[in-house]
Amino acid sequence: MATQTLNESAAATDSPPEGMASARERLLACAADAFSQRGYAGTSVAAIALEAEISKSTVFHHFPTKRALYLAVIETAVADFAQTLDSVLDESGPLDRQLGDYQCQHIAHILENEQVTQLVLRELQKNASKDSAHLVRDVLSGNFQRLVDFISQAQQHGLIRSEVDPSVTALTLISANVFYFQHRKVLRYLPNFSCADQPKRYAQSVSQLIFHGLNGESSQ
Amino acid sequence: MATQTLNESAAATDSPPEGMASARERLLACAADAFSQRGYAGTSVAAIALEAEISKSTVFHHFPTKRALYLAVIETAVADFAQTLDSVLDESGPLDRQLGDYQCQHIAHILENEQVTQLVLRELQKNASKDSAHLVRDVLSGNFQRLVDFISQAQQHGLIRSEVDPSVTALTLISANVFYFQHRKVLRYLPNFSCADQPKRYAQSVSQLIFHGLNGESSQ
DNA sequence: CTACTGACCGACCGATCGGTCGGCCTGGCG
DNA sequence: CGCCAGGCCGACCGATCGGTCGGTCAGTAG
Repeated sequence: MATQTLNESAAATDSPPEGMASARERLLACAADAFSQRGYAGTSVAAIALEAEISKSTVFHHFPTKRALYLAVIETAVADFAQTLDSVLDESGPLDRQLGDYQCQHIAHILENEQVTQLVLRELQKNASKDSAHLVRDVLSGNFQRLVDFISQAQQHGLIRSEVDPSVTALTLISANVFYFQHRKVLRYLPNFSCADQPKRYAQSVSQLIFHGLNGESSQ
Repeated sequence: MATQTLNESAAATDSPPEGMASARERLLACAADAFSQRGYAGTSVAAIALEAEISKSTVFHHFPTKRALYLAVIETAVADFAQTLDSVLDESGPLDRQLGDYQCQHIAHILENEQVTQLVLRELQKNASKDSAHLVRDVLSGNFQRLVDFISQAQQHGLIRSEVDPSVTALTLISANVFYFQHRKVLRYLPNFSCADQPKRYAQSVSQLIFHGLNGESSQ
């Protein structure tokens, strides 16, 4: 019988039953939660340990430093991030429909993985160290390139004006979703903004705006 | 003669000559710099005092707590922010030209006041407290509303398709610039993105994209 | 001169930080 | 059984945190 708060009631089963993952897994999950909410400097190892229901020492048993724990969290997060968001651009259909679907899937994915997204964005905003350079070059640029390629091909097929820059278009689409994610909690304070709590409607509006433009001559 | 590092060489002039503002002004400036670069939790009062060339005690002579200093910095920053960025939408001219000018001015203003911008964005991203609600409602919503009104009027004059949502359009424009600002240091790592170091060219591209859209039927 | 004010300072405080250390406990292996 | 490896722990460390305290000093009014 340990003298700790741990393993009291529902023990005696196998190591990771459910609801009670291994200490390391709980540690990583709680660290992701804490770092994404309060940032690196604003999160203490003791607080993470408390939330994960392990001792602070156990944290340093699994990871040599706080920084290493943070990097492990980032790595896990990014790995999850890279897996998803595929196969949307593969389906066929009208171009505007495809763009709208992509934008909706993107915002949905971001909102469903808000911890991960918050973490990645936070890391990207810091003075670009080797870590964030690696993050962009090796992970995010892949997703970005897929979108750019999709737009470029549509352009080569004559479906899109030749003047538009595919990379600018891709970045504008992504920007809209990221901005929405980052400020969704204060967007409702903006007057005359109707999509504050309707991400998919917002994503649809943005994609239609970018597809058709403001100019009234074409599809009007 | 004090025993400190202060007032050594170029003293004996009037209180705030130049290059050597009052202690309070230096404090606010250095705090803005530190907070914007390393965040609230990542910045110590001692570090700010060191940079401002005053003692840590003097910081608490001017402000009761670290939090009060932070809020004072935010307030100053926001006051500066609210003053600028006017008069761009007042000039007449072709609509696309006006939008392009606005977008260029906006990104230029953001980049010229990067400390302020960083601080405001950081404050907005935190769990919306009363402070950020006030920030949005009383300050930022004004600038936002001006842009929305401008687009709405152009729409009523038939210059813009009736389907587009002015608030979504405004937000998309702003998103693009904010995203560019936030990630400008890692944008160069994206393949095939040519505007990484050319903010005005990026702003022009975005405004043209949003004005003309992707659809090739109109101005092609 | 004295008396007072306010900007400013060094020294110090308790709390908390990231990290270390030595030991407890359990399961597997001989 | 004895033994050991390793997950896990409480106690502790020096450093640093935000903040306090008593005091120095220049300026100024009387």
